[in-house]
Order: sequence, then C-alpha cells, then structure tokens
Amino acid sequence: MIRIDYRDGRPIYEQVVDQVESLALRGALPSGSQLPSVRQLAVELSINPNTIQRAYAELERRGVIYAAKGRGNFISDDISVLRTRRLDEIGAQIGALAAQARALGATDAQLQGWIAQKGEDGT
Amino acid sequence: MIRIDYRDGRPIYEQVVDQVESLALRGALPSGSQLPSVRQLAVELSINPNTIQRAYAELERRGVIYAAKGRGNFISDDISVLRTRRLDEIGAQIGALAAQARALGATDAQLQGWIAQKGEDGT
Amino acid sequence: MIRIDYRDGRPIYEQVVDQVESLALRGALPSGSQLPSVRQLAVELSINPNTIQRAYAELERRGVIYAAKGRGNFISDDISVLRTRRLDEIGAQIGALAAQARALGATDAQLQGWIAQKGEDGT
Amino acid sequence: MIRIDYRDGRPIYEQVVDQVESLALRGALPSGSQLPSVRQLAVELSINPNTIQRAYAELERRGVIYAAKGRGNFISDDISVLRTRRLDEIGAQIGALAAQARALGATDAQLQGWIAQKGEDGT
DNA sequence: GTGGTCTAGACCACG
DNA sequence: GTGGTCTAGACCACT
Repeated sequence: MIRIDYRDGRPIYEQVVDQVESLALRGALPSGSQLPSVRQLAVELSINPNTIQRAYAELERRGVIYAAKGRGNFISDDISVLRTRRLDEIGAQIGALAAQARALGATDAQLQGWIAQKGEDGT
Repeated sequence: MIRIDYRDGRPIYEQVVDQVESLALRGALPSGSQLPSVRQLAVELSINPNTIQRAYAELERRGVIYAAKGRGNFISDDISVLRTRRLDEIGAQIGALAAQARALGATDAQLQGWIAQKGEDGT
Repeated sequence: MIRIDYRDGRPIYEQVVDQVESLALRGALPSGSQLPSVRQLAVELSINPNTIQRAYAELERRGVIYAAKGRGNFISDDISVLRTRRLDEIGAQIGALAAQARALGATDAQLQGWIAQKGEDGT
Repeated sequence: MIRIDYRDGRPIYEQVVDQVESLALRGALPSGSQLPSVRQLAVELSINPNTIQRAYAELERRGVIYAAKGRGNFISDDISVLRTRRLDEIGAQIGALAAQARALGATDAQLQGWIAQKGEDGT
C-alpha cells in the first residue's frame, strides 16, 4: 500500500507521511480505520521502526491520525477539514506558479491547457 | 539585486541560482550582460565565495550563464529556449497539482479561480 | 455516565479515574453510593477489566472510594476533605499560570477577565 | 542556562523545548541570537545529540527558532506574535481551571487570591 | 503486542 | 563544524 522510492531525494519519513495523508484525504483510508503498527510497517517496508514512528508522529501533529497507546494508530474523524485546508494550499501553489508563468510570457490559453483534465474523453 | 533570506530553509547557493535564473528568464538581465565576479558578489552578500562559485557552476550547468576564464561570467544567448523549457516545467507542476486537487474533489470553477490573474482590474 | 475518548492521548484508566473523581467531588455520586462492578463497567465501556481494576485501585489510593471485598466499591465518606485538597491543587496551578502570564507581560485586567465567570448573566 | 530534571516525568526533549521557548518569549534570548549547536548542548547537558535535535526541530515547528544548515539555530524574529498566542493559551487554561474550581464550590474571593501577585509588597 | 522515549553511532549536505 | 536523516537496540507505560 505504501512504497518507498530510495532514488527520491526526499526523506523516507516524509514519503510515508505524504502517502498516508493522501490516502486518508482521498477517503481510501476511512475515518477510524486502523493503520499498521509501527513495527509491522517497518518490517513490511524494510526500514527502521524509528523512521515509521517519526512519520506517524508527524501525521498525528497534522491531525490526520491519532495514537492510542497500547492499541494502535487510527485515521482521524475530522478529515474533511483537512481536505479543504489542503485544497487551499494547492490553490495557493497553483496561483503562485500561474503568476510565475505569466511573468515569463505564458498566455491564458496555455494556463487553461495545463489545468485541463487529462484523458477526459478517454474511452 | 540579490537577497539572501537566512530564515529560508533552502541552501544559500540555491537561492542565488533561483534569483539569477529568474532575472535572466524575465529579461531583466539581457543576454551577454556580465554578472558580478564571484569575489565581488561574495563580499556584497557577506557569504563565502565557495557558495557563489557553486551557484555560478550550477547556473552554467543549466545553460543560463557561461564562464569566460579570466574575463568573467555572462548571461547566455539562448535564453528564449530556457524560458520555454521553464514554462514546460511550470506547466507540468500545475498539471500535477490540478490532478491532485481534482482527486480531492475540487471543481473546475475552483481551478479557474486559482489561475485567474490577481488584480487584473486593479487601478 | 462515563465516557471514553479514544482520540484523547491520555490512558483510558486515567480518564476513568478523573471522571469518577470529578463526579464524586461535585456530589453527583454521594458518599456511600455503590459503583458499578469492575466486570460490569468493563462490559459497559467495552474495555479490558484490568483497565477498570487499575482505575478503581487508583481511586482507592486517592481516598475517593473504598473497596469492600465481596460487596463492591463505594464512594468514600470524607469527600469534603478531598474537595478542599483538589481546590488547593487548582489554586496552585492557577497561581503558577498567573505568574507565567505576568512574566510575559499580562496585565491584571487580563487576568481578571480570564477568571470571570462565563455567561454569568445568561438566561 | 538549561537544566534537565530527571525526576520530572516529562521527556527530556520537552523540557528543553519549554525552557528555550520560555527564555525566548520573555526576551532573555533576543531575536536573531544564536543557540548552542546541537552537539555542543548535548555535551553540556550530557544527553544524546538526537534528543537535542528533536527539541530544536519542535522549536522550529513552533516558529520559535529557525535552522540554517551549516550555520546554526537562531531565535526567530516574530517573537511577539508567539507571545500573544501563548498568553491566549494560558488564558484558556486559567478559564477552564476557574470553571472547575467554581463547580467545586470555590468563591470569587478564593479565585482572586490565587491570581494575586505573590510577594508584591516584599522588601 | 503497541506506541513513546532515549542512547549510540553513522552518513550526508551545507558553509 | 553544523544541521538533518537513518539504523540498531534498548527501556518504559499502556492494553
């Protein structure tokens, strides 16, 4: 379910955080569902438990999951709030990139093309 | 002309690279114009000459500038090519972000709003 | 009567202890009244009887309840003593927080506002 | 400047975070001033560098300090914002405790006494 | 068995 | 020399 790309320059714990967050925000991991334990996921991905621990701590800090000592880690209930917050962030990033593109001479048509849904008429 | 933000987590040499590249692509630094020498810019920014050297090396690798030994560093002639290449990169990033946003339930109207030019009717 | 919040980071036994103690000190559980049995409460809350056992042991240690072997657990008689002791603790905490606030530049007016009864003129 | 209390049940890294944050918010560590390096402070307190690293990471997350790779950690510029935020937190805590105290029968006089400045007429 | 903390030691990027 | 990441192994509190 989670994959580590060692060629990726980003730290492992960050890759884990992003993938779990993405799955949770998309609803692939429903609220209340239990995550694999720190040790179990560490074995599965063949990395150190401390690295998973760090990823889970960051996810809890972001409100994506909550930790119950002795029981496990679970997807948080208020995911929709996080989803809208994430959408705001993406919007800000797209806005900044669009401004950069315009400064380099991009036309509205180009911008439209970039955000157009890929394969929208795919069979 | 170039400013270093020490609070920024990004490395100093990267900040220099990005700012010079941005100025060149926008045309603020025309083709053939000479850049400040490594030592001069290092003194001006109060940072280590090695850091400037590294930034200039990266800029040369990207084709933004070229180094003429004993004479100095100059903005490359083929800036327009780099500009279109940079626009392609931005386009790819915006496309990826737009796909993410759609996966989280963003509407076309939202996407349109994000790329809309800010203050287009500003006085 | 007692509710467990699994999202709360605090251990379950501590949540049980705090809630029973609070009910007892407020008089909602009068002196001498019988508590649910360990097994019964464990079933009701769907948690391990060991956890309830630990909570009751802690409550007995604090003098909030007493255990009569073979008969059950009962609210202690000397609740008023515990209430004043608890008030002393709260007072110490408020005092420490007030000192912290003053060190950060809080005014007396702010402190007064914080301890002012909320909704004192509520209908 | 920083002291670890091993009898304190709280984790070491949290003690470091709280003490540095307190010093910064009170102005004892002015904005821009450099903190001891991770390794140096670890030696000074006779604890593992990783523990200090974790404390500094948390302080950076809170906006109290910023880290410049290869240069060191420095107190952030916008401390006043954090101070008011911290005061809001303290106010909320005092409010909650005051409500608890009232529920246990505390009088306004008692509350006033608790927030009264200690030793205000000390010679 | 589970999460949380800590130690010890190593490697890398940056300046 | 400095911060950032990772591994290995250990101990503790909680269920």
